[in-house]
Order: sequence, then C-alpha cells, then structure tokens
Amino acid sequence: MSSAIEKLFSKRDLELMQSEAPTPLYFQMYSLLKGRILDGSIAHGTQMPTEQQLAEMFGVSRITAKRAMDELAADELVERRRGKGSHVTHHYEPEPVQAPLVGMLEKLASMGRQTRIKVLDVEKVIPPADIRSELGLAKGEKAHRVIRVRSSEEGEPFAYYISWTVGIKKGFSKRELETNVRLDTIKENGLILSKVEQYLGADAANNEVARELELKAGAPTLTLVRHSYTKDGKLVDILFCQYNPKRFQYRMSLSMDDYHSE
Amino acid sequence: MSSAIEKLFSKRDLELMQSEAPTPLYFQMYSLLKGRILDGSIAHGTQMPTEQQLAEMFGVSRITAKRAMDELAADELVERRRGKGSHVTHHYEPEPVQAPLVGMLEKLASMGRQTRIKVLDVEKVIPPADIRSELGLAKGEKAHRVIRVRSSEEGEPFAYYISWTVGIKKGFSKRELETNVRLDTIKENGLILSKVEQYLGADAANNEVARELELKAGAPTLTLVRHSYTKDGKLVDILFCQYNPKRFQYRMSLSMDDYHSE
DNA sequence: CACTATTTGTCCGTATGTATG
DNA sequence: TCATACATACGGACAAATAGT
Repeated sequence: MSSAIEKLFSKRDLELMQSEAPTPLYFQMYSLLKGRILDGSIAHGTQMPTEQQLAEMFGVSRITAKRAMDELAADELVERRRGKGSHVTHHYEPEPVQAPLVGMLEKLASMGRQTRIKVLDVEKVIPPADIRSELGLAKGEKAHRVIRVRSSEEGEPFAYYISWTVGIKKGFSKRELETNVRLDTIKENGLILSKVEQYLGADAANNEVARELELKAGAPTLTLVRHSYTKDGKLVDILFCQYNPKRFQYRMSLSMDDYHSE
Repeated sequence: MSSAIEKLFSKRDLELMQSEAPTPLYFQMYSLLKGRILDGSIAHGTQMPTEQQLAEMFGVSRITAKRAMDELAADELVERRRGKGSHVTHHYEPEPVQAPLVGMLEKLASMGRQTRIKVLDVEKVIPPADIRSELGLAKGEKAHRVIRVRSSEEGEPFAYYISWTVGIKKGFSKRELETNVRLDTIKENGLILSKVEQYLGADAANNEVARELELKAGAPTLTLVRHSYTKDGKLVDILFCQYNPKRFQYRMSLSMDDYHSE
C-alpha cells in the first residue's frame, strides 16, 4: 500500500534495461528514476517504492536497488529515512517557454551580430565514406572539418554545425571562425561559389549534439544539409546543421500559388 | 609507417570518452572505433593502429586497447593477425537511399496527381484552447477539423495533416478532400486568402502519427505549421503537418547573399 | 509501555568484471 | 600471461529508526 506508483514503469522500460552497452545496472536504474523525477512523472513529496519493491520490479538484488536510490539521494532528488522510506524532494517546475521562440525568429534577419559562435573543433581529418565520395576524395585523403555551436545573445545554444570543406589552401583558424562567416573565408581562398542547395529535414540528436543544444539524447532536431558548389559544378563544402526546435524554426512566406507545399 | 590513420581521432573524441556514465573504457573505445568503421571513415583493408598506439592515443593501458580491438574482431569488423596487425574486414556500403528521397522531391511540383490522400476524419469540433484563441473563437464554438495522410504512388505514407478552418459555410466533404486541394475548397467558399506564413520545425511523433507514417513513437518528424490569412488579416486556417524525414525533405535553392542562413 | 511490521543502514562472504603495470 | 586492485552484483543476516496496534 505504501507507494502510489505501481504503474509507473512499462514493460518497455524494463526491457530497455538489458541494453547492449555494459552500463552498470544500478546506473541504468538511477538514470531511469532520475528522468521520471526531473520530468515531473513522479511529483514532489511522492513516496518512492521501497528497495525491496524496486528490486522485484527490476529483477535485481536489493543492494543494486539501494545503490540506485543512494545516487538519487546524493543528487538531492530524494530524501531517505529509516523506517519511513524515500520521498521525492525535487520540485518540478514546468518551463514557461514558447515566448522566447518567437523572439528568436524575429532576430534571424540580422543573425550575424546577434548571436555568438563557439568553435568546438577545427581540424583536418579523414571524413566518413559518404562525405568522402560526395567530395570526390581519394581513400586516405583528409578534409577540413569544423564543428561549431551557435547561441543566442542570452547564451542559449540553438544550432550545432559540422562542415566539411575541400580545395582550400589556407585552412580555417579558430579566431577567424568565431568572428567571420565561414563561406567568406572560403571565398578568400579563391573559390567562387555559385550554386547552393539546402535540404531541411529532421533527425534525432545524438549524445554530443544533445549536450551542446541542451536537449535530451534522441530528441527531435530540425536539420539542414547544405551543398555548396563552385561555378564548374564541383562540390566543395558540405554543411550539416542541427537546430533545437524549441529555440529555432524556419519561417517562410509563400505566394498563393505555392500551396502545393502541403 | 604502419597505419595511415593518425589523424582519425581529434582531441575532442578523446575528451568525450570520460563521459558522465560509468561505461567501461574498453566499451567506449570499441563504440568509437566501431562507428568509424561502420560509417566508412576507416575503409576496408586499412590497418588499424597497434594496441600500443591506441593505448597511447586514448591514454589507457594496452590491455584495455586490446579488449576494444578484440570486441571489434568478435563483430568480424576487423581481422587480427600476430605480427601483421589488425585490418578492417568490414565492407562499407553506402545505403541506397537518398535516391527515393530526391525522387520524392522532384514530384513535389505536381504533387496533386502523383500522391494519394487518405482522409482519416472530417468533423466540426471544439478546438483545443490554443487553437481556439488563435482563431478568435468563443468558448464553445466549433471549427472544421480535417485529419489526412498523404502517401506516395508506391503507397508509402509520408505526411500527416491536421487542419483547423473557420469562416466557411459549406464545410468539407470526404470525397472532395480526397481529390481536390483543400485551399481550393476554401476559396470556393468565398474566402480570399492573401498572406500565408509557414514555420518549419521538428517534433517527435506521437503514437497516432507514428502509426500513420510508419515510424516509431517518439521518432523525429519534420513539422510544418501554416497560418493562412484573408485580405483583412483574419486568420482563417491553421495547418499542422508532420513528415516522415526519410521520405520527405524540403529542398531550397538560395542565392549567394543569403548565407546568413547558417 | 511493549510488541510488531516496515524500511533503511550496515556488514559479511563470494563471484565476476574492469583496469593497471 | 600473471598478480593486483577496485567496482559491480548477488544473497543473506542483523541493527536501527519509524509508525501503528
């Protein structure tokens, strides 16, 4: 009768625990419970299942269940008391969002000045095979890879970029990339870009992207892939963007004959 | 020297290894290497770094590096030979996608004929509070809601639509919606649309959408929200679209002055 | 005031996995 | 390959705090 959260974990949750990665059981349990507390599924003040119950639910020993709970207590998400049980101390507050989103959209017109670029990595490395073949590189050949994150004035990151460039001599410098537009640097290398094609889609954020964009791993992101060609039709630059859709959306105004876009 | 992949791992990769989760080092190494082999960064036949080199690169013991390589060998991604070193046996094959994707894009111009619409629901119902306030409706007032799915000629569903419409007298009929463009029907009701605004973003598929678009629940979808206004600035139609990003993407061609779009 | 059931805290021994030199 | 150290996970046993009868 103790805790009111018998139906909190689906079979899926439990199945997901025996994952392919050899992550410790206690940590998987801890992560699952932590997520439920942080997203408000288990409200403040709620009594958690006992160690015994958790052990049975997850099919582990009490020691393991206890370890998971101890980690939660160390995070100050729950409070544990002998004879009383463990209770959620964390206060869930729904985010009062949606407003900053429109604000972001309006800033887009003059993006350059009103956002900040953080350069995570600038290196010449061997690209994945699909990139390599698109750029027409030989097997061991390297390309300039730049990884960046763009944030709003308020310091909220909303875009994650990976670009691959070939055919430039000078290469990029970190300082340059932080202040200038990357395609300008390409032009200064003597490349004249003519055609640009962009594809908008959606993809899940991997761990790296999720961390940089303040999302959960696997969260939907708006994606943009841009191919830049020189006059003679040679592809010299590929840009992959992933956007936090809470903070950035594309706005388009269409003429009335274009409504086949549905 | 031995292996031609000195520049395969950036400092960033190595820093990312000490992640927050207590995942074993050998497994993090194994995952990283596996990813590079599967995405073709390390091509078939390439010699991998020696255990000693890997150990130094990643700052771990040789045993740990060996364990990572052994896991790769167990997956039959590399072959290990005493005195020869480890060589990649996996053949990278680029997925034969992208073709149907571009094919889909080309069909867009004359979408009406080359795709099929399934009408799931046509009803006049009370809208959710946010929709209601956007459309300027009183509390109990209803709006025309239409739910549809669009599929390719081959029967692959790629778009899920929910639309809310006010100010029309005739209403929609199922047969009409299956053959005609919805906005045409609105026009026949005497409404003259002038301004249209669209927002592209990303969102997770709920159960309903996932089922219709043949995705898993929670999978990323490309989303489009369209607001249609009459000449006097009144919002009369809201359309929510969700697209399966494997089967549909937006293509844009930009002029070269627009590259602030990064 | 016992007496009891519940629940967490602590300790034991053992086995296995991870990581080092 | 070996010896070593530490973390993980198990089952079991008992102690200590809490709450109700």
